[in-house]
Amino acid sequence: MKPYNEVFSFGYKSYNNKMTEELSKAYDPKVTEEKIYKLWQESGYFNPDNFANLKNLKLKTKNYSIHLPPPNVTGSLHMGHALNATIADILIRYHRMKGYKTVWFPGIDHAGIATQNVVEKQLKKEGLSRWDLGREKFIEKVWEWKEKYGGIILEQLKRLGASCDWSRARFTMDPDYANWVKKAFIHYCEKGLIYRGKRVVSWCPRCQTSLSDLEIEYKPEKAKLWYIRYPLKTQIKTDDDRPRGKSPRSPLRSAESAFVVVATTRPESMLGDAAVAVNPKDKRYKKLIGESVNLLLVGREIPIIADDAIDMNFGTGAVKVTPAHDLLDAEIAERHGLPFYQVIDERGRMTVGAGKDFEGLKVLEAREKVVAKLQELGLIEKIEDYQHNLAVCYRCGATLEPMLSDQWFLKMSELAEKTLKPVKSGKVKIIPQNFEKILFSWLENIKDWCISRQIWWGHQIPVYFCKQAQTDPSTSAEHGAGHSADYTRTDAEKFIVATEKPEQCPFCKECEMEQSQDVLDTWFSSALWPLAGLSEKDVEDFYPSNVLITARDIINLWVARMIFSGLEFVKKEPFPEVLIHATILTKEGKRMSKSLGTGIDPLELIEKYGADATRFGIIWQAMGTQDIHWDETAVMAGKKFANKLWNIARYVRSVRDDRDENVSIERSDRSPNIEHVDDKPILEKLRIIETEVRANIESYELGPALHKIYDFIWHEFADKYIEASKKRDDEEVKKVLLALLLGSLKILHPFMPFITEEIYQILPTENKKLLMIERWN
RNA sequence: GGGCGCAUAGCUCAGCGAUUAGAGCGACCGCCUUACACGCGGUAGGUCCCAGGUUUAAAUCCUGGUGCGCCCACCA
Repeated sequence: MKPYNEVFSFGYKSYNNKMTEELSKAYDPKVTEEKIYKLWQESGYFNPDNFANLKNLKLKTKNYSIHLPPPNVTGSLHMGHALNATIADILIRYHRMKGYKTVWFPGIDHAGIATQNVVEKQLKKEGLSRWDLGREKFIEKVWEWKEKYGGIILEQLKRLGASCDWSRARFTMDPDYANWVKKAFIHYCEKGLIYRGKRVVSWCPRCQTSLSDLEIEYKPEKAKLWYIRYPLKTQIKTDDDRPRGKSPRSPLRSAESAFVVVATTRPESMLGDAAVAVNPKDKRYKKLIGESVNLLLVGREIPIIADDAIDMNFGTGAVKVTPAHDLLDAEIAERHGLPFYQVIDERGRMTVGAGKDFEGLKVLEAREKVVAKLQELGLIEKIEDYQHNLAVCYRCGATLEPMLSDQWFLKMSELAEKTLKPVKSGKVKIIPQNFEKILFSWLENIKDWCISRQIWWGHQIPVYFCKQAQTDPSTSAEHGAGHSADYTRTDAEKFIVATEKPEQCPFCKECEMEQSQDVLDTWFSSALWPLAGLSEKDVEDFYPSNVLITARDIINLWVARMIFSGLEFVKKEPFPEVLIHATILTKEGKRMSKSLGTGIDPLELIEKYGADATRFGIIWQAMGTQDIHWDETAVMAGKKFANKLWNIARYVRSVRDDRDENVSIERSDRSPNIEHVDDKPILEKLRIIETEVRANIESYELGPALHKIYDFIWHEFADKYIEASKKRDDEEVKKVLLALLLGSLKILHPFMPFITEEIYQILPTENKKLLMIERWN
């Protein structure tokens, strides 16, 4: 930290000389922005601790803080970030100017799957896979990548003018942060909320890992619905007996003629069928419940069972049950004690369990072959076109396979209730309120959270296995013939949970214990963001933060989980308010997408129009929480406005080339000894605008606030007052012009920080600091 | 199948119970007026989606309809 005088001499003296310089007619953001950001950074005032020794600047006892939603380490700035950061920066700058001890905490998320994918892609160019390198080497590579390319986005945020306290930047893989993650895991274990189990989870065959329910995306797909005949065991017909020509019209008649017909979109999965299920109320099938059908392709006999989950009105009303490869079927199987036949492996290929004919085939190849075989056997009754939603990986877009595997789960019912309570009572306010429903509907139908991932980049689960007893089962997916799913296994006797690897194995007393190969879901660590890795002092001073600003697509993924994490570990909600901002869409109302080329790059806007203009354009359009159909002309308007302000300043300076000790920004809204009829109303108007803008900012109405400031500066101050002032030649008008300009700079600064700071530095006023820390009383 | 939101000038949006419905951008006409042509002055442009209703009064509140967008859901 620099002493008071030194800091200001930097800003003041250099600009002092400028008093005599000609200012260019047009405002040029390129000359200003880099210089001003440097000025701010060198002052050290993004960090409020540097105010401590500062004369003439007392801080309020109140603190104000915001946590930047940590962008992915792989990320680069897009419009969503720009909107989020601009909103946050306005709030931060406003509160800093109000004299609060203000901190905006920045940082980056290690983004497990996303980052691993990026590095794997890079390796692939060299013809390597992560398996070629091995875990340790691969993780080294990821760190290398991180040092080289990671976190570019934070540099990009600086170009926007973000006044984050960079000295407090964190990374979710920092050692301190990692300790928090371990502590959290162990905490939940001790509370009995974490368990390991063999369950059917959504599996990405490309990323080679499990995913949680929130990491699944759905995309519409034109598919086929195959109607497949399952021959009844008791009356298997020979080829000659099978119906020809006219097919039976109704499922009932099919059944009577020795088949049960089942509709499916995934014929290949029938190799893992354990039953055919019908609704117990379905009259068509009542007689058949308890009978068996033959799975000819695998030579297995499976029962016909009754279950309420079956919709009588869909398809034929009879459903094939594939416990190991379908979430609903797994539940049915559990209820009926059916075996789980794993026929697809982690890479999306058929296992030995699928039979010799199919082993090793990719899912889609197996599908073709199964259909062909069924056709040969005359077991396909019909094929219909069918539109449905395909589950895909939210990171890589690959088709997901529900898969039976060993995973770690966090029990959610208690935590969900814990989260709901403060939101329902208003202790945590979601703004706008209707987004509460997103939270409620998820939490009220909550499932346990699968927190283990089979990738390498992330927080390795702090669990140690006895090598003698067994190897980590999570790495050895079981193939082959059916086995019962074990929903009750605890494995408590074979592993321990600990922050460090124990010296001696408590079980066999001789083996080197082995840490679990799994890592934690990235969102498990993100959930700790408002407190993990903070110093004790910062937790004391800045927890809870004042508002969380975020987009609506991570309300459940992130916000909900932060709420219960905060309650678990600090017994306090992490923030009283959650501001859900708009989503920026294309002008046509479509989602901005890099791959489709429909995205707008904020850096290009900054390059073209300047950072202030970009911020202006974004906030100008952010009138409510309504989604924004992006309109670049708003940024152009911002550029024009910056230029207008610049020229107002040039004009005022040309009138006021002297320096006046009696005019300072803190007095700009007062009007002592005003005599001229033109002066009182405009000063009064400025005061009103300031009051309104303050109210707007405090209720997050930033768009309306900016419109008001714009209107005042351009149409009241410039168009009316300055024009009228040209006819005057008294001393008062000079004072008022300067006062109006200072007042304008002050209220505009949070929105357009660069140009306002630049102008402030070249104005003839005494006792000048940085506008950034001037008081907004 | 549930839930949420939106429909106002050519475009993107304000206005959300009351004087001639506004802004930015665009269009048109005039101006290089000694701060700004990234400017100044002026003009045109609107059955405020449709149909009912409440009210002294509706773009604004209510009901229904139409059209768009988004989110959630295990219908094979």
